[in-house]
Amino acid sequence: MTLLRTPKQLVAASSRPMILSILAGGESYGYEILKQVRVLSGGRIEWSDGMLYPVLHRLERDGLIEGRWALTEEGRRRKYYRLTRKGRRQMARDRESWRAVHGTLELLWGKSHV
Amino acid sequence: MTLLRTPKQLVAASSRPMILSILAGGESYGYEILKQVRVLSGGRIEWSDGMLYPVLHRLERDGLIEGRWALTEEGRRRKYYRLTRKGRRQMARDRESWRAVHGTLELLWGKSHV
DNA sequence: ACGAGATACATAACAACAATATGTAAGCAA
DNA sequence: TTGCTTACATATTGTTGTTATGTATCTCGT
Repeated sequence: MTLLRTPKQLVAASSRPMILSILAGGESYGYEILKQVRVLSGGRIEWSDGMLYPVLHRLERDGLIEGRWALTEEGRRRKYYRLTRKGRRQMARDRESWRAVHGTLELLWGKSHV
Repeated sequence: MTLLRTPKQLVAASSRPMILSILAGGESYGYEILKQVRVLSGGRIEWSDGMLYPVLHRLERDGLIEGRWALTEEGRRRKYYRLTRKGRRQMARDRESWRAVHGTLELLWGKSHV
């Protein structure tokens, strides 16, 4: 089975709302977020780590998430992120924007395609 | 009432599927597409012309749409675009990708937000 | 006659951001 | 010791929207 490659632009548009929404469900860290996205999408979305980490840094820089370093028992370092209040507000705005666009697209698809 | 500014990335991700879907309903031209997007979105999406025209040129360059020049009775020139077969296939792929991402987001929003 | 606004298209300069490749480092199993 | 997974990081490159600017015509109000 061939994996549907999510268009680059769509990854860019959905990465922030998706990461914020995942963190709204509790703390997580980069590598785990990659796996969560894969599982939640039923394997249809496959993010690269080279894309994710810069996004996380940007979100932290902008104050939407906060990171803290931790060490696992096996000796691995992890950077756990949690959603800030500002991030929660941004998530709500992103959801509104997303739904405005989605509603418009579904309107078109319902008409032209059945 | 303040207009919700659609995030840049979301505009980038939705412009191609939205333009292709509009043209799937019949020929149109730049200026009219701008108005169609505004109306279809209930005024929530407002595209700039400086964004749209380069996108149309790109879509034509890539063979997804075809343009033809026409002159109205009032003497205005218009470039009408129509969907090509290749464009119709791309629209279907874009729809699949979009729905994969949307389904994942709604899953998250349904859980964390109610 | 004149100005404003809508119609209609185009492009240049700038900034944001993902894809790809590459690097570090540790744990674990064959 | 070879290979895979875990875990994070960044430089280079190309794509693409934003903003500003330019051209040109038509219509309406005064």
